[in-house]
Amino acid sequence: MTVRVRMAPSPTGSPHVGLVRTALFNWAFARHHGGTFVFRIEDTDRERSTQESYDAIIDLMRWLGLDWDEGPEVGGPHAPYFQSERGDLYRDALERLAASSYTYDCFCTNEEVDARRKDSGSKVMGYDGFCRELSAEQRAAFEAEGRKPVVRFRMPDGSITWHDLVRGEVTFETRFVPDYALCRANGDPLYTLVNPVDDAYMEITHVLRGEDLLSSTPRQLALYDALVELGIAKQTPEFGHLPYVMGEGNKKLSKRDPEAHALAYREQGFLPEGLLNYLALLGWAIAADRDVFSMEEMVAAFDIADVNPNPARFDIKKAEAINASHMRLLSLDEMTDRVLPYLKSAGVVSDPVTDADARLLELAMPLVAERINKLTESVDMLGFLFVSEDDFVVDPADAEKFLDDDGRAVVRRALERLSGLDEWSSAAIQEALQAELVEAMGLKPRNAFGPVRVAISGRRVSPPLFESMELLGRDRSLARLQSALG
RNA sequence: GCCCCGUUCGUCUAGCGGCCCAGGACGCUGGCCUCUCACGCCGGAAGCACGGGUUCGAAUCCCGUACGGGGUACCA
Repeated sequence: MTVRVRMAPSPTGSPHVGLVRTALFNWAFARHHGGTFVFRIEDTDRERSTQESYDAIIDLMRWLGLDWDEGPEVGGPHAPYFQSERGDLYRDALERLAASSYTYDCFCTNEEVDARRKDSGSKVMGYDGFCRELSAEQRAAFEAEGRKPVVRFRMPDGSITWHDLVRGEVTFETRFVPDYALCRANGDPLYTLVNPVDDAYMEITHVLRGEDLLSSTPRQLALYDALVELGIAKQTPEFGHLPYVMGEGNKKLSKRDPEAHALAYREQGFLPEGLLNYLALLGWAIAADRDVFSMEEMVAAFDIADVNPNPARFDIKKAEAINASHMRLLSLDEMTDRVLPYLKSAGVVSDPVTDADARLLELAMPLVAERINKLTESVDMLGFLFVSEDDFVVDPADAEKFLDDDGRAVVRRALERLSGLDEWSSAAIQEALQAELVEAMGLKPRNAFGPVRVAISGRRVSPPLFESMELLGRDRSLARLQSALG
């Protein structure tokens, strides 16, 4: 059997990291088994679905490199992949279900159902099956009142058990699973119908989804039996329910939480492989003693049975640390390529980048590669090398601390000594400053080089000072020392 | 209320009856390296929710309890 899995987001709002984790596990599962990863858009809710959200999801998936075999923009044998374009399929399924009495029309109002539950003292919420066996007269009476029915699925008696791919055996007694609506009174099909019908037509073999759908699985299993019977589904898929991604305080990471927005991680300078690696760790481990790995390694090792069923708290610190590990894995050329878009959008270099800036960047990259943990950190780290002397500014707080009277005295001595330097190389600069400031003035290294660093880079934190000065060049370095003096 | 799922260091996890007086990672912390910041390296504190079983032996299996989460719609 060929594995076919899918992810089916609703294009509402900004895509959530939980969506990414679900997509990742589905994708890894498909790739591991040499199967097919289907991407479908559940845009049945026309009110809430937006083009912006759809665009963001596509953009996100592309950035992450989670490629799909069938779906929007790539097509496939089960097109269309937008639920809004599949209405005929749902209407047809509804008719066939009704014709075989798998469903019935229900005319009850919520108030009537609640009132009956109160009278009976039942502890089970939801629908009580009142309209299951309506006589022709009763039906006619409801219609005469102008009532329009919803379509309900007739749950079978007994219990429903399945082997959950993540949790093992799960059983529900159907007396706790009321007959449920497949279609609104106005004729709009509901998620309860549309999702299984699409999975059936798309021949989905494994459904890996969030834990929140666990309790709707018995309903889907019962529906699937009917769909198989009617020849709409070839077989019932297997189900696996993935644990939640939680936010602060044991709550499901909500859309309101800034940490929930997947694309924000790109803006923050995360590597896609770093984010993905971290998200994979939420519920899965590649080995007992390792947690940094590539997606290729994940695909090779991924087994849905190994997924941990308990919810995981999203920890931004660890996400950053995992990302940092991936940063270290990049070659200098790769890191330069990755960093460039961030430098451009911050205005550090022009777009397109000039040859001179490209050369400077190539020389500067080795100085910062080991000391940035996110791509955006390159902006603060490298800015001083690229900025014109007119636009160069010293951080006010750092200036106050390092360029006081004592600091300026240090800078003055450095300037005097360096002005007479024959060879402008990091080694020569270091030798000169060491002799002048540390040995002659008797300063501790940090007190000696701190003021010079702030004068040169504008910040207390910078790439290595002497190399930086070499790259900046003699004229600009001396000019910055001069301007620091007042 | 009822149904379902879950419970190993602060956090993410390894563990699927003896290899565990529980291993790794992040974070925290002591130190080394050092021109700042990082990186890197060495060390430390920190956990099997509780109670009963089963077994020669339980973090691992079973049953309760507690706690957390989800569901209970003409939402998805």
